[in-house]
Parts: sequence; structure tokens; C-alpha cells
Amino acid sequence: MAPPRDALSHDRVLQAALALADAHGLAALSMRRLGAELGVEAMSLYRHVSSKEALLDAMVDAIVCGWIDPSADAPKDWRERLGAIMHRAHAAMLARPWSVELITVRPRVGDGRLRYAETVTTALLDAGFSPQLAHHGLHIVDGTIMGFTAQQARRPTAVALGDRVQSLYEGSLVDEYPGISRTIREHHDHDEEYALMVDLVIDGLARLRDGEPPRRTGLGADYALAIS
Amino acid sequence: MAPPRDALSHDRVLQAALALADAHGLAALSMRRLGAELGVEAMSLYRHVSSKEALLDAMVDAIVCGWIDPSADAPKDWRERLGAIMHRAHAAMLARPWSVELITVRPRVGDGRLRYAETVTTALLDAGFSPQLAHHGLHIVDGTIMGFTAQQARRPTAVALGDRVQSLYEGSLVDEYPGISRTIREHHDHDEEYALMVDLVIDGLARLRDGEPPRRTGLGADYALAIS
DNA sequence: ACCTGAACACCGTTCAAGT
DNA sequence: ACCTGAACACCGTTCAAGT
Repeated sequence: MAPPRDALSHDRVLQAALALADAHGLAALSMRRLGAELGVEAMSLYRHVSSKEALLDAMVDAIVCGWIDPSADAPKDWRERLGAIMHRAHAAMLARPWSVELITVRPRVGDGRLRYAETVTTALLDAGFSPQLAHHGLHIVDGTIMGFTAQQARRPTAVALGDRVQSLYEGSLVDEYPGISRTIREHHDHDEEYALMVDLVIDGLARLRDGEPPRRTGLGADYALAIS
Repeated sequence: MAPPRDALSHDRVLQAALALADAHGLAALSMRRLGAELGVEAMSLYRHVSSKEALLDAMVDAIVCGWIDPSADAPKDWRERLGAIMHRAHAAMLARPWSVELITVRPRVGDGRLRYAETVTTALLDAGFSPQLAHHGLHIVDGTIMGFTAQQARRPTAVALGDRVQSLYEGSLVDEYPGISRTIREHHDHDEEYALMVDLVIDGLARLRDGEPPRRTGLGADYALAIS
């Protein structure tokens, strides 16, 4: 895009890093190669980025910023508000499959992540959730987005790698894995699946707010206080 | 444990890799260091492990094997069955925080993972779920386990790293992030939180089975077929 | 048969030196 | 002020050579 002779800047390095990961995956993103892409030695990058770790954190935050859309994040219904952000996050990550790994793993909390957390929390508080329950709700929503998307992003590669997965489709492992053998052949649309989980979680949160906690399994810690 | 002069084996390499990651984290696991730990040159490991990637995959599968407990995975109630495996997986991953990253990211499907998927699927089929819905249920359960645990494992480091997180606790960012500032100070027990999400998801699945789908948000794909 | 030393093609990062 | 070359301490992996 910009002529290679242009002065470097934090943003130009960041954009080049995103483009490199988009084009060749996260594994191809080395400081040396990123420098080459910008027509510069690797060491020049350190003038604008304190370390590769910091660069990765900046990449995460740039992506998470795309999850929120200030102009669209305040429709009347809190279910729509929450659903919108969950679908936007999901779509954004699937558009950059390499980002799932990065976002799942990097612990740095940047402004994008804070603004995302704020948006979800506010939607819940506005809907009449207690601060306590809104906090739990944020973590449940966060877990839903990340977990489902990570699992979905992993799936295509899984099929390609697993010799046994192919056997499952062919039905030759019925004895060992009867359950999966029976379910795996159905037609499955995974966008539908995500929409289903999103609504399931939002519905569960609504019930919690309305004082209708889920039926308890006898396992795990007691959460009586959490939903009071 | 075993005297260092013992012959190497796939299992001895695997156990040493797990121990090394437990003791010093995933970043410390290099073939050279792993060799040193076994009193051997790095290159000797390649006689028993075809690549580092294969070793990582073996580590994942060894861990996932611990999620299932054949003697305990068939209590009468399907909710208890499902809850048990979800809590067992959660506890196993939190006991080895470095495993979360590995399990989330590696796409290889080994026997442990297949047996885990089989256990969840069978529990759902036995409870009267359609093959279609049992398949979706597996992905929803999987996403719940991974997403929530990843997010929880990330949290302690997040607090330590983020200068702004500290500010949030101190309340000095109320103007910028009013929602989070209000919720973050509450006392939160995160084991309770996981138990809550587990029951919420199981309850939602039960409703799906019983033909009471969640209220729809107008977003995402239509999942009419998925729940038919 | 099993292990090793030297080597190859990489990493992130430092630092003194160049312009 | 900004960029670079050489260097340091690492990687995973190969391969011919040792025992």
C-alpha cells in the first residue's frame, strides 16, 4: 500500500503484522520477515514496538476493537444488544482464524477488550441485572464467544489431520464409538449452531435475572450467593 | 523418578514433557531442555517422538484422557453425567494452566478426545436427544468447557499485567468504564461461576430436547432445522 | 540398535557503529 | 534521529558418524 520508503510508525508496523498474519498465518509472523515486508531490517521495528509480545498484544486489541460498534450497540432490547456483539465477535474471529489462538491465550487487557467488557456489562446492568450477576454474565458471555469459536475454528483442520475422523464418517468405528458414529453423519450447519448457543445462553441469563435459576446438578460449588 | 540410565521410550519422553511443563511452563519445553532433563541429547528424543508437534499432541491427549472416568461416567441422571464430565475437565485444566492453551489450539483429535466426545454424545443420546441435537449439544458443551476455562485461566495474569485493571479496582476510571467499575468490586467466587454456567447450559439443553427452544434474537442464522 | 556432534536454517533481542 | 551489521543465546531438525 504505502510506498516502502515511508517512515515507519507504530501503526504501520501493526497493520503490516495483521496483513502478514492474514496472508500467511501466525507462524509466519517473525520480526525478521515483518521487517522484510516493510523494506527494513528487523531491528528497525524495535524503534516502534517494544517487543514482539507487545506487538501481539496490539494485534489482539486491534481485532477486539472490531467487536464493538458504538452506533449499533444500543438497540432497545438487551437481548438484541448482547446477541449483536456475540455475533459480531464470532464473525470477526472466523474472518481471521489465526486471531482465535491469540485472543484466547494473551492475557493483556487493552482498551478494545475493556470497551467490549464495558459494552456487555452495561447491556446487562441496563436490563436490570444485579452488579453481581452482570459480572458473572460477562464471564459467561466471554466464555461462550471464545470457547465456541475456538472449537469451530479448530474443526476443519481436525478433520484433515485425524485419520480416525475419516473412519468415523465411514462408519468403521461403530463398535468403539457408537454415539459419535451415529451423530456425525447428520447434516450440520455451524452458523445455526452458534446462533442456537447464543440464544440459549441469553435465555439462561434472562432466567437468572428473573429469579428462575437452572435446575442444580449436585456438582461443583454452591452458587446461591452469586444469583442472590 | 526412573534412573536416568534407563532406556528411553515414548512414554518416558511424554511423562518428562508433562513434568517439565508442570514445573516451568510451556515456554520452557524445548527439545534440547527436555533432552537434558532426561540426561540425553535432544536428538535422541527423535527416536521416540516423530516431532515436537507430535509430542504436543500426545500431551494434549494424555490430559484429555483424564477428563473421563469410566467408573463414574454412568450415573442414572444425564444431567449429573454431563455435569460430572464438565467439572472434571475444568478441574483438570486448572490444575495444569499451561494445558488450556495447548488444548484450545491443537487440532489433532486423539483417542482421549474421541472418548470424551463419545461420553458426552452418549449421555445426550441416552437422555432422548435426537442425533442432530446431540451433535450440537456436544459442541455447546465443548465450547463451554474450553471457553470458560480459558478465560478463567487468563484472568490472574490479566490483573497482574494490566495497569488499567488496577485503576478499575481503585475506581479511577468510573467515567470511561462506568459498568465495569460498578461490577468489578463485588466479591466473586469463580468456582461458583463455573458451576452456574454448567447448570445454565445443561438446563438450556434440556429445554431444547423438550421442544422449548430459547427466545430468538433476530440475529444469526436460522436454527429451525437444528432443533427439529 | 541406539545415541551423538556438528551443522543448517531459523528465532528474538542487544548494542555499538554508521548515516 | 533513525536505521543497520554483527553478534548472542537460543530454537527444531538433518544426517553422517560413532559405539
